[in-house]
Amino acid sequence: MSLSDKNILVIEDDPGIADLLRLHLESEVGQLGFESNGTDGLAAAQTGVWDLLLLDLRLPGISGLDVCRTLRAEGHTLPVLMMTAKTGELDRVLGLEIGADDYITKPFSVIELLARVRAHLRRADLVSSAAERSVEGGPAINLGEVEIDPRTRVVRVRGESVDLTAREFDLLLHFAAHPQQVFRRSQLLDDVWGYGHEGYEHTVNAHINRLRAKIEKNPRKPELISTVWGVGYRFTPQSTVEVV
Amino acid sequence: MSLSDKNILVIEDDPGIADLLRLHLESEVGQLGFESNGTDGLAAAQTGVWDLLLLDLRLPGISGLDVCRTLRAEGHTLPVLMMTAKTGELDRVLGLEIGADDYITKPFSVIELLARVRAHLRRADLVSSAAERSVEGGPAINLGEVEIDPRTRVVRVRGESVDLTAREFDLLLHFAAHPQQVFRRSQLLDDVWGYGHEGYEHTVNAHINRLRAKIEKNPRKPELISTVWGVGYRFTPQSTVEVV
DNA sequence: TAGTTTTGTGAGGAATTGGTGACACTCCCG
DNA sequence: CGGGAGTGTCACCAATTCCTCACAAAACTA
Repeated sequence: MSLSDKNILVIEDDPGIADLLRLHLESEVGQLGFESNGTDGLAAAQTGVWDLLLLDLRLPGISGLDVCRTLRAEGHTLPVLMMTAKTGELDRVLGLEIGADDYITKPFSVIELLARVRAHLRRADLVSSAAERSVEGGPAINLGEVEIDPRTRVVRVRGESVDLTAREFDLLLHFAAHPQQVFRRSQLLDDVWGYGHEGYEHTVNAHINRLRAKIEKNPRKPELISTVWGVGYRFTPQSTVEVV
Repeated sequence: MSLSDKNILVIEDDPGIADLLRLHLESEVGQLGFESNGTDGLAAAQTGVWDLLLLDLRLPGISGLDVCRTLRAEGHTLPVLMMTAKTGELDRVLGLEIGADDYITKPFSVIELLARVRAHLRRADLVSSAAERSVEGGPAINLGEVEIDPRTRVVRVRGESVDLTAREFDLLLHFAAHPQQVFRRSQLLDDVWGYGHEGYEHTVNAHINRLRAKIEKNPRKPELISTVWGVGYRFTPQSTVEVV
């Protein structure tokens, strides 16, 4: 697994440790965010799209525990790795009970921290790719006008069955598995074409174009797969209700 | 969360530790399986339906590392918690790199072990329940009148969804991430347009203007994004309370 | 292996965006 | 209350981004 496209947020008030983490993570990771207090940290966690949160327990403003608790209460599922100077067993347990996924005490070994970070990111990938695979073998997906049967790889749009090529099908299935979500071209290259696939983002355009030609009512005015200018594409299932 | 319907497999050759685990887990957990060597343990892990694996590193027969490696190679995604008497950092790192999700060294605190077990099971639940409701989109940031979903890039103001361009969205998101904070125009150019972006500060004005036109109730009297004279702009989330 | 389908790449044209300038307006301060 | 700096508004046009189509490369099939 590569960390190069992973976004990690660090909430830590000790500049020394923050620098240490920056030093070791910066080169390996995609985006690396730093916040030094609980209030800004929570906001950053809520607004950004992060793959992992490294969270100090002792923080000015909101405490690490509360940051974690709040995120979980709001339904965020991102992995949280707590760091703390406290060594008491009770603190460790409390952190885990509150919704953190892991706990490491300062002074920690950077190598071990990195290993744990990788372990969590790996698990997230494992789970999401397993979920994708379960969709592949699962029952038919019915999204308004579009009906997809992953087993037979048959797609029907507004009752008509359409022939899709392998790539087109994978692309559509990926969109259908994450409706409304906006994907950047680079993300689609990773998710549909596979990791580290060398190729132009423009390739995605071409396939979107072909897919639209096959499933859109009017390919000039796409409704199912819409363009998000400056970002990427989004799949919006259309209700099958007739507008007469 | 309750552990009562969770199945845990323990692969451990030391009868003392096995008993200790049995003592503490038996009453809390649904099914509890024990194996005392790597070969049988691997077979049990492959055939049974387990929610978590507690795995000793040193085992007769196949080693814990190999058990874990094999399971991962076969596509199993169940969480693996490694236990070992070794204290060397290298062993811990190796265990994690091989595909384990966590690592705890003997002698361990039973309370902490239980907390970590619960943390892993909780995460599994979190992920699966999040997958179910993923159709509605992920967690949105809710700031009074304004609601922002970074994953779908959908913004709703007072219930109405508004179309924002990429820049407008990024600008709003940045404000939402730091409510009440005053930003100078130069800072916004750095943060939203990207560091080292060449351009006039006046550009920020124009965008604020466009953003206001879309999200303010009365763009002539901005309430969400207010001007701080001589300095810059500030975002103030409004309570959604109706003033009738 | 030859033919056929699928996939990737390239170039030109179309569309949207958003930076910029001009000017009106507002706010602060003397 | 008047001057000036700072800010709001608007429209234009260039730059960016995207679409379309055609062709080449690759993969599959018979």
